[in-house]
Amino acid sequence: MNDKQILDLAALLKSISHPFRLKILCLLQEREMTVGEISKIIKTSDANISQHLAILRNQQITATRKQANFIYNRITDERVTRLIETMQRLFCNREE
Amino acid sequence: MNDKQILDLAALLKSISHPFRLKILCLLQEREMTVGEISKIIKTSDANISQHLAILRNQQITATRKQANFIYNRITDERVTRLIETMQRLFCNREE
DNA sequence: TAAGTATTTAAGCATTAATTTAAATTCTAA
DNA sequence: TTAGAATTTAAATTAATGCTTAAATACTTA
Repeated sequence: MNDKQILDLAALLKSISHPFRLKILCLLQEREMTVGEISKIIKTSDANISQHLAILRNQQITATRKQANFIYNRITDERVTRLIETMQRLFCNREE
Repeated sequence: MNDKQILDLAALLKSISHPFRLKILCLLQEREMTVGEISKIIKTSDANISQHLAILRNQQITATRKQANFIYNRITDERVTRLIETMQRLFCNREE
């Protein structure tokens, strides 16, 4: 890895290293969700979830889709999905 | 992943999501190194590197070995080595 | 068009993280 | 036993994050 790659990767890791954001990504593995749905599961305010989603969006990890009065969030970077799968395998007691 | 696992994993990711610490881990993939060696490669002070290494040590990612006047740092958590390999594969243009 | 729901944005505050500098340790070898 | 090199620790400063609240937007439907 060259220095640019290190910087980029560190930025990506930073954006997923907050418990709320990591949890959001886990939820979005299953299906797309709105701010309201997420904030009901993770017990915090809509504004807080909206801000965390903005961080993921700025990193191009997620994107939105508007439908009627709702905005659905989904993971757009397939590599992040794979990364989370790997971490689950490595760190969450499913011995490989 | 349950909530405890999310918290633990987020803490681990946080500890490796600083550019210096990620770079240190890349260097330690090759071989064990001292503070002085690392700070010469990553251009910053010994004190700074020492503090970053302390963070990795607190997360049990690395450990030290004393020999004469030197303290050698190495990765002790094999899972972190695998994680970095995976990230390299996924994000650093080695198409899989 | 007005009211209601969903989401975003902005500001302010509190907390945590990172860097710098200097002093303190620890070990070696003269 | 002391001088010197390697590393750590502590304190101070600066920078970055995260949360809360309130106001602003956007969209829908009555």
